[in-house]
Order: sequence, then C-alpha cells, then structure tokens
Amino acid sequence: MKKVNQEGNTSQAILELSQSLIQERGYNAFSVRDLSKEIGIKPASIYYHFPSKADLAHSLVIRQREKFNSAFSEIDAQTDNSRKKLELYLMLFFDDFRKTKRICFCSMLAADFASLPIRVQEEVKGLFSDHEQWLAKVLEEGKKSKVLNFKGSPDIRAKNIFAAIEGSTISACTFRDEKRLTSVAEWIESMFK
Amino acid sequence: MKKVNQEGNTSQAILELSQSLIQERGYNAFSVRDLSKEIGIKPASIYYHFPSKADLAHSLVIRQREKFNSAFSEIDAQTDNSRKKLELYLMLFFDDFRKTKRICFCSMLAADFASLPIRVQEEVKGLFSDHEQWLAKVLEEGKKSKVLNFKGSPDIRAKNIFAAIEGSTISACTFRDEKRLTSVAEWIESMFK
DNA sequence: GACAGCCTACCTGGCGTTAGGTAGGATATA
DNA sequence: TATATCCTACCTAACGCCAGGTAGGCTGTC
Repeated sequence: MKKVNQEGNTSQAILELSQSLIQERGYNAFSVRDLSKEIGIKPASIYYHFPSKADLAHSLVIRQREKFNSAFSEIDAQTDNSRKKLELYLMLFFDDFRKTKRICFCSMLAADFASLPIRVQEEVKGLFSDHEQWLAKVLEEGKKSKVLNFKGSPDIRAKNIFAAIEGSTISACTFRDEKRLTSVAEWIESMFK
Repeated sequence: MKKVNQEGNTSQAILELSQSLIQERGYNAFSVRDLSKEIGIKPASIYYHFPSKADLAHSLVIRQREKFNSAFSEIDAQTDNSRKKLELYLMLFFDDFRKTKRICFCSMLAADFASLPIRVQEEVKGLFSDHEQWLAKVLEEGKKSKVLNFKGSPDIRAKNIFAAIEGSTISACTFRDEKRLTSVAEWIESMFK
C-alpha cells in the first residue's frame, strides 16, 4: 500500500492546518475530523502524531513562540534603530493578515483562553509576554536614544501597542478590511513622533 | 407543581446567562445544557423561550445593540463636551469589565465570527458599526469645536479606538489585570490633547 | 377550555479518543 | 543471503459522551 507520508511531513501538515483552523474558528470549533478530512488521513491517525488535541495546541503555541522569537532576533540583527524595529514588528502582522486573512493566532487563543487546557493557557500567556517584553525593550531603547518620543512607561506602552494590534486584527478580519489593521499601525507609529 | 418562572423573567435569565457564558467561553463553547443547569429548568424548556441557539444569539446581539445605543443617547444627553463623551464612553468598558471580569461581548463574537450563523454575523457587524459611527461623530464634533486635537479622519480614528479597546479587554481578561484596559483608555485620551 | 411554562423521553450527529490491526520498510542475526 | 524482528504510518471499528433539537404530555392559572 502506498504511504501517504513518505517525506515525514504529516506532522507539519497537521500543525499548519491546525493553526489555520484555529485562526479561522478558534480552538473549540475545529475538530480532529476537520484535520483528517483536509489532510487525507483518518482521524485516528492524527493521534499517531499528537497524543491529544490539547497536545497539538500546546505544540502549536510553542512553535508560534519560537517563530516570533526568531523574528524578533532577526529584527534586532537587522537594525539598531528603534523606530525601524517597531515598523518591522508591525509588518509581521500585515504579512500574516495578507497571507491568512484571519485573526491573529494570539488574539484567537486569548479569546478562547477560558476554555483552553491549562498548559496551553500558560503558553499563551508566554506568547503574550514574549511580544510585550520585546516591545518594551524596543521602546525603552528608543526613549533612551531619543528616537522614540513618548510619555509613560515602556512596559505599559508595550502592552498598549500589543493590545491595539490584537484588536485591530480582529476588526480587520470581521470586516475583511486590511485598512483596519494598517491604520492602527500608522496611528501607533504616529504617537512616537 | 411550583412554577419556576412566576414573574415571566426566565427569558431574561436565559439572555443574561447566555451573554455571560459567551463572554467567558465564546459561542461554540457554551451549550443549551449549560444554560438549563444554571437556570434550573430542563434543556427542552429553553426552546420554549428561544426556538434555537442561533435565535438566542441573534436576540442577544440585538439586545446589546439597543443597550449601547441607549447608552450613547444618555451620554449625548449628559454633556456636549466631546472629550467628556469619550471619557464616558471608555467608562462603559471599565464598568463592564469590573462587573464581568470578562472579554467584551463584541470582541468575543468577533473572534467567533466565522462560526456564527449568518444573521448573527450581520448583527455583530452592526454592533461594531454602531460603536464606530457614534465614536466618529464624537470625534468629528470634537475636532470642529477644537476640544479634541488629532490628525487623520474621525472615521478612521474611531475604528482605531474601538479596535484598541476591544483588544485591551482581551488582554485584560487573559491576565486578569484591569490596568491593561484602563491604561489603553488613558493612552487613547492622551492622544487627543 | 385555553394557554403558559415547564416536563420526560428521545433523536441524530459530531466530538475526542482508543483498541487492535496491517502493509511495508529498516535492521539485526544466522 | 535468508529470515526474524521491529518500526513507521497509517487503517477499521468502535467507545462514551455531549451537542442542538423535537414530540408530546403534564400542571397550574385565567
């Protein structure tokens, strides 16, 4: 019998599709059967790759944290200018929205937070913190070097920015209108002049 | 046998509880059985009051639109000062968060948007537009009377503000930290000085 | 007697998950 | 080189449970 997964990429396919479905419908509204149908294997086979739906979600959030953390490192390597860093950061969200046309992964999991398995909740909090801490660092550096001008603490402003962006991906998705995302980004950038 | 609903308020109780559960878990993660358990009637009896879960959600969003629209009228009646109006508007979200400790109803339904019945989707869009249009009107008046100072169109800024607030209720809820909401509100207010 | 408001009892279908099995490739041993 | 054993990646079939929803009956009030 022909093997479906000769290149060992089924796990990857499951991760990719899960992420896509979570961003579209949320954790509770996608099923192992949804995955199996689209991937072309039986529901039971999903459990060969991931012991449970909770584990799958857990892996997914960890993967996303790693993705973002390397994106942050890339930005840090690319420029020393805090304003440019902020700009590149905001572009990460544009890119994702243009590709997926969907709510940001973080926002969706935050919305589903209360019905998430506990260890997934912890990772989601971690994902939030990764963003906020990196942003706070950028804002602090920007303030010191007088590249970014703003009142208030970098910590709090970082949280503000992240919340605003998260909210804007939701409304951009609801109205299928990228401008709702980009205009918030422009608004944020304009605040630091 | 004793009647549970002697004051004709079971429908109201169902609406209240549904809203609370939606704000906690989202549309897909609460069930008619959840409602029945907490209210003290059998699942089938829910269907006496609402023909379907979709209808219940539909009524709920309509009710919420009415609630907010009368809140807007009250604010309009209370003051002519646009800055004060904005302040009172933001307080609506503080009050809700303090009461419920949960994600804003709008944000949650927007997150669940893709898996919502179509006519509920339409009402959710309407709910968003109600907010954005009223806000845009306030901003426009504020700009004309020079009470609010900002660049860009009132329309776009209104959408920005709403998105930011929505996002902040999500992160406030995730971290059980009201400051994530209030600091965004302060941030918004500071932008118009 | 009509109706409101609830009930019991049930349906269909989907959920996450598991047990047990199988084809075929890889590896180890004689 | 032939055979035994193990591993990978899937399968079929089913489990118990819960979802939204329905038909029809009971009870108390007007």
